[in-house]
Amino acid sequence: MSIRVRFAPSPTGYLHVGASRSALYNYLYARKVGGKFLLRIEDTDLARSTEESTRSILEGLEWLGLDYDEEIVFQSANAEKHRQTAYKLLEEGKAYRDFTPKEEVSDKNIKEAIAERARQHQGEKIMRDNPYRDLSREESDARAESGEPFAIRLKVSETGKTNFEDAVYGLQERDYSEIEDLVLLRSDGHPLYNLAVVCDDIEMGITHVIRGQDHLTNTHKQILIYEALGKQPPKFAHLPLILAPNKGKLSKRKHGEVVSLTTYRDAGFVPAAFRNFLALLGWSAGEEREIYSLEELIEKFSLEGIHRSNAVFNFHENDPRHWTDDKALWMNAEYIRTMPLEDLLPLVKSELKSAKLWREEYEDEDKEWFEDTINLIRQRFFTLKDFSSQGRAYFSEDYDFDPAAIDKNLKKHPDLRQWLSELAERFETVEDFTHDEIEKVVKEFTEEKGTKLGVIMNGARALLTGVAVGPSMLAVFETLGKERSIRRLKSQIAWNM
RNA sequence: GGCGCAUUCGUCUAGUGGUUAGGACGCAAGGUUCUCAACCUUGAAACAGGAGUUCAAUUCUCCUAUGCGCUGCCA
Repeated sequence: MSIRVRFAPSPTGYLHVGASRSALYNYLYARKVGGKFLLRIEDTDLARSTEESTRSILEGLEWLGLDYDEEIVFQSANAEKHRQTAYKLLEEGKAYRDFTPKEEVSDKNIKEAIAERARQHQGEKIMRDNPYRDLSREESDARAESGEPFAIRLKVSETGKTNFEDAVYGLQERDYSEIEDLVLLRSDGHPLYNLAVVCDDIEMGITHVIRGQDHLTNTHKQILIYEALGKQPPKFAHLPLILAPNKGKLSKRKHGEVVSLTTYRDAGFVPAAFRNFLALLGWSAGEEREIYSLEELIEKFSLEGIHRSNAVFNFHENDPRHWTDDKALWMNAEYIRTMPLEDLLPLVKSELKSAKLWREEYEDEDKEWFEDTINLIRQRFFTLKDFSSQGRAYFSEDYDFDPAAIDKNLKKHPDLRQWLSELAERFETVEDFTHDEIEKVVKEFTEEKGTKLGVIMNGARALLTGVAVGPSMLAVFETLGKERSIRRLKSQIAWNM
């Protein structure tokens, strides 16, 4: 039997990092075992589901490179089947109509209300005391026919227990007395989550359910539904949660953009880097290594390597330099400076394009220059954004000067105003404007002026690139070229700031 | 409240009945006679607590604590 797994997000917001990781693990598992990775959008909660959210999920998956097999399944399209299934269970006496009027509880206070209700019933097991549970068939039918609204609940046995072997958490058992008669169909005819999931997973032929640990206890309910339907439940593997730095739940509302996948795309992350980071948040191959290509992740991935304890996504609010997890930031930099240049180039191209710095010549007559330059400056960049911000001076004459760099490296040495302009003239005479030749000229010039090389170099760096950090100045001169180097050395713009 | 799950450096993690408890990020110090958030070297930094089993426990068992999850006509 071929293995089929699915990623089943509900489109009630953008794709967040926790869900992204679930998708990734499903994908890796499917590719590892040669199975299928399917996508199902769980949009049964019409009130909260949005098309925009669905789009964001699709974009996110595409960005991470998680291509799914077969057609997307929209759960809402199967609502009729879910209803029929509920009625089938009703027919078979495995479910019953509950005529209890619906209780309106606002979404906001729901968690507290549940806890409060539970406290009031403290010490009690779930009582099978719903008056409609054992209503005669005739009376139930009659009341339904008369138009009285009802929900359909699963009739959970009085005694016994469910169990399943979770691939991550091991044997799980739950006494029936801990499981109430769950609602399958709302009184407005709307199928509920547990029913919909089970029906769709059966329909899609899902063999392994890999999902967040928040569903661990729900699984028992779902197994009850499988049993009522006479179907074999799939294998389950529950994933540890990804927590906020305070070890609380990662929430879109509370933590905002830092938990959204698209944030990372927009912040200049290399997809492979973020994917790599995500893979290691809750799973490890058991070796002392951090960098894994997608192929390696697929090869090494196993359900056994998934951890049982939750992981903290260690972002820092209000700290621009550490705005997200340091390791993610580091990994992105690592990818930028070590990934094959040919893989990086398209990413840089799209960044430069969106910053309006892209020129077609970079893929034509200036191809070699462009590639060398990217290769030079990528060494100390952290995100793709750096190519258009810190690296702007390489692609445009219109670049900003960092005031701190100007003060420290230029204005602190007033002589530089004269010197750099003189250096420009000296450059005019250099025939072969290459690293070694430039070095000769600059060294000679430095000695003549009786100053330190650093003064000249740092001053030139501030003037030519606008920033205080960057590659070796000789390489910068060379890559900017003779003409641009001279022009910028003579420029007075920075001095007049 | 009940039920469930978890607990190794600040964070991500490796690991074992006997180890100097390893790696990575971050942090600190030093180096790199042009900078640097890059690079190199070094350093500080952990087995939640208590019992028990054992010659020996971070590792096995139990208890406690803490955190998280579920407990809904949400998903």
